[in-house]
Amino acid sequence: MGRSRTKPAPAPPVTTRGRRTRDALISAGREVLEQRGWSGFSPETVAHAAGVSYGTFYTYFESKEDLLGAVVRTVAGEMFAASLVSPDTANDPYTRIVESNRRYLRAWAGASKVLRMVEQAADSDETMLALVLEVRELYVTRGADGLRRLQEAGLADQSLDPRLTAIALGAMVEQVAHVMYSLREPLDEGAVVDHLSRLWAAAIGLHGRPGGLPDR
Amino acid sequence: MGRSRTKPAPAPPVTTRGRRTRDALISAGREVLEQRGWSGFSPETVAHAAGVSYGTFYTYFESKEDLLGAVVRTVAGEMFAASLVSPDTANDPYTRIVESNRRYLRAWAGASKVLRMVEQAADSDETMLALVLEVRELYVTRGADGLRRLQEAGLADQSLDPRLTAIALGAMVEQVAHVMYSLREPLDEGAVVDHLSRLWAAAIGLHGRPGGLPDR
Amino acid sequence: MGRSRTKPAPAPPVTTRGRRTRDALISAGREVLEQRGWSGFSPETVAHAAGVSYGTFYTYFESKEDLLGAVVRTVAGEMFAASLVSPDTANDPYTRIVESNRRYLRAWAGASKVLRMVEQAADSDETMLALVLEVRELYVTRGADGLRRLQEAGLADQSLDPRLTAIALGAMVEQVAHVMYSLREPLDEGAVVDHLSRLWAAAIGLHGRPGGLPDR
Amino acid sequence: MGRSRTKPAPAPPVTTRGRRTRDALISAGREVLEQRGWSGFSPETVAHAAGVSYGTFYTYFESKEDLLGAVVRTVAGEMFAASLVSPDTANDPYTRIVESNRRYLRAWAGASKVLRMVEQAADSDETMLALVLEVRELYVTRGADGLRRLQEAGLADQSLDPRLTAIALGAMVEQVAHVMYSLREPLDEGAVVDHLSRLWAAAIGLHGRPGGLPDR
DNA sequence: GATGAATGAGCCTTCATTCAT
DNA sequence: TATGAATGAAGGCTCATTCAT
Repeated sequence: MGRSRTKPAPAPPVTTRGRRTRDALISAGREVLEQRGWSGFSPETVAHAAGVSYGTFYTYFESKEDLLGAVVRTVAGEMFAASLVSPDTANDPYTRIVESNRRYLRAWAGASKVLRMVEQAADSDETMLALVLEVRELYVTRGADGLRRLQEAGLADQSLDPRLTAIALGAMVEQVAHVMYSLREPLDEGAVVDHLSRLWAAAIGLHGRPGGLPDR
Repeated sequence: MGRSRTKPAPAPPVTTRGRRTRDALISAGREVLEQRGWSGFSPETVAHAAGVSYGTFYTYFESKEDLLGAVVRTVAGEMFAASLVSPDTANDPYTRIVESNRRYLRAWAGASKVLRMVEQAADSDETMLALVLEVRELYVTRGADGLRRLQEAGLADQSLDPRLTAIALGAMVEQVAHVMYSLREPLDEGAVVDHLSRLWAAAIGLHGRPGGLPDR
Repeated sequence: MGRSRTKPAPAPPVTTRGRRTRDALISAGREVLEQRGWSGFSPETVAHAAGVSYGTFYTYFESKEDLLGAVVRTVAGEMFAASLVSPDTANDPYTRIVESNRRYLRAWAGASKVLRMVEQAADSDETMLALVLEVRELYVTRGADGLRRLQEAGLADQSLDPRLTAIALGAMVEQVAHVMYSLREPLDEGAVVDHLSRLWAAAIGLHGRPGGLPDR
Repeated sequence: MGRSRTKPAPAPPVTTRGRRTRDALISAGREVLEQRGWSGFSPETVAHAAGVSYGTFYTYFESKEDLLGAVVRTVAGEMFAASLVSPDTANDPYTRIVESNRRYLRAWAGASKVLRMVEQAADSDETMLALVLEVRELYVTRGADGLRRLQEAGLADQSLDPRLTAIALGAMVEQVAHVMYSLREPLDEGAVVDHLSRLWAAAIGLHGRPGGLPDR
């Protein structure tokens, strides 16, 4: 008769033991990814690093891409949470931008390797591309929403397209983080946060109070 | 990491025909890299695209990394050359920014794909990484110089560090190009150039004429 | 960018050496199939039996199924040729039936194992099923044509559907061959040919001359 | 070949619940075998189809071959039973042939799939093969006996060897069933039964009443 | 120099079976 | 007994590189 069903995606673990093993694989996957890169990221390596046997990998993941997806979602979740400026930080928009950039940069330091891996995997796998875009969209949307609120409050240049602007300024921060942490351009973190924030604020025409940007 | 095994490195071609074949391979390699990504970049594919037979590849290149090096060097050379084109396009700073961003975006579209590959190459060869950084440095320096001139002319925010600012704004354009061309975020090129330019100008506090930025 | 083309089917060999290797693989494949069955039929085994290295297999065949296809076509071709009763054998229809059955049975002795393998492979691969049907169709068509000619000459029962009849009587011979040669039911080949032929002739109501079937 | 390793063969279940589970596995195994073929016949699939958990399989069966054996024995048992049904349907020989072929075809449709699997089982267990041959023998004997009676009654060609003829005509029906149900040659069941019966009757020279075969 | 066949380590994945709970 | 996680040998296939012609 001919096989035609698609391979059943591994069911989520039911027992505690199972959940623990799955978590161990995800976290081992992340470590392997950060330490050996995408080319060293094999089911075998990851299973070994997680202290389980070879085939156990496939008890929980359909393929190495599947695990990558899980790792990315974890990392992205952490990063998104970490970079979220808690609402009560300050009411001052500029301070919020500074805080946001500082956190983003820090979060990136941990996550950048993983996220760039996905882009590498993306060139041979449309699913990965979707994953990259999905994570990015999170940030873009948040950035665009923030800008829109400022515009509505009359605090930012209203002629800017929120989405496009969020993409561009987000790109700036992301790529600076990459240059600094992955390509190891020796930059002072404080100075970078300061500049990114001022450029960002000026770019959107932020004028939080009479007199505009903070004095230098 | 770098190469260290002893293997007769292919001698540079002596005959015209040889040089032509080698060039064909490089240019085919670049096309393949841009169109199919690193994962589609195999000696076979490249040889086929260059219209030569399978084994000929190794007459000219030691390995696929070797060819990548040659491609990167070519692309870098082109970008160096392009950057020398004195664009006496206009005296108006804003127009120059627009023009510069437009060119940069275009140039980067093709080059960024290739340059990003370097980071993927199995054992990222330090030499090639250095080459990439060198290309980046070129643009950073140019950007920093431009900003410095504007500052000296009193046309831009003098409290900004030229280099840091150039890095950040360059990163913005580079990453937007990547997002648009490699990750295929569907953006209108005209709108992108417009926004990048306005953000850039506002970020550095450009006020070229009485009244500042162009009216919208 | 994403891989989307289908794997290029291996090109047919250009050199003599290539053709020889390919033939060696096909013939080794056949031997392996006959001696170790479908479960022992692995690229590795076949390559080894052909005296070539592991990867060479994939220079000529896309997959093990691909080789199976080639083997089957070879075997089927041989068998079809072998079982073809040359036109000048006899003019007498009954003699032709006897001759045809004798040849079919003999040919089957060599080919049956291979052909049953395909049916085994067919249960997990639609392509194989098509192959089985393709080979079978050859025989069915030939049988049906033969019967139709007899009917038109008024020598056979005209109320029989040629195709259905050919399927049924072909099935009889094929399965008897299988029972005899593969399940090793101890039967006398001469007696079998004799009976198959008489049953066949009587079944279609053959009356070649006044008096009908040969006297016993 | 047969089993020879030492492993605690699962003891037959003692409790009612155990027996029920075992039966469920056998019947699920048969379904899976018929619907998905030998390649779809895995302990996991069968356990799932039986509604029990994964590992329970090995509580009752030593291996998948072990289950196959149980299934074959069940099917064989059914066929034995079916063959005992004295079909005093009609006294007319031709009608009996028709009826017999109809039943045979139906019975074989389900059974042949299972019985053919035996030939595929990794190391075709001699025991099971014997079982298959035994089932076949049953039908051959019955067919031969029937023919002998007709011959003695002067209703069939007396020069035919009963056993050989039964083998050949049984092979015809069996193989047609296989072609139709497993290889899915699209044939009309009614037409098939009709043709098989007429061919069978004509083959043995059946002349049940003055005038011979039924008019068409 | 050019050609295309040959090589084989390495990788991903499957699945029958065992084991701890 | 039942469960579902764990195991790891085995197998198919890829692809960068080498080699004979």
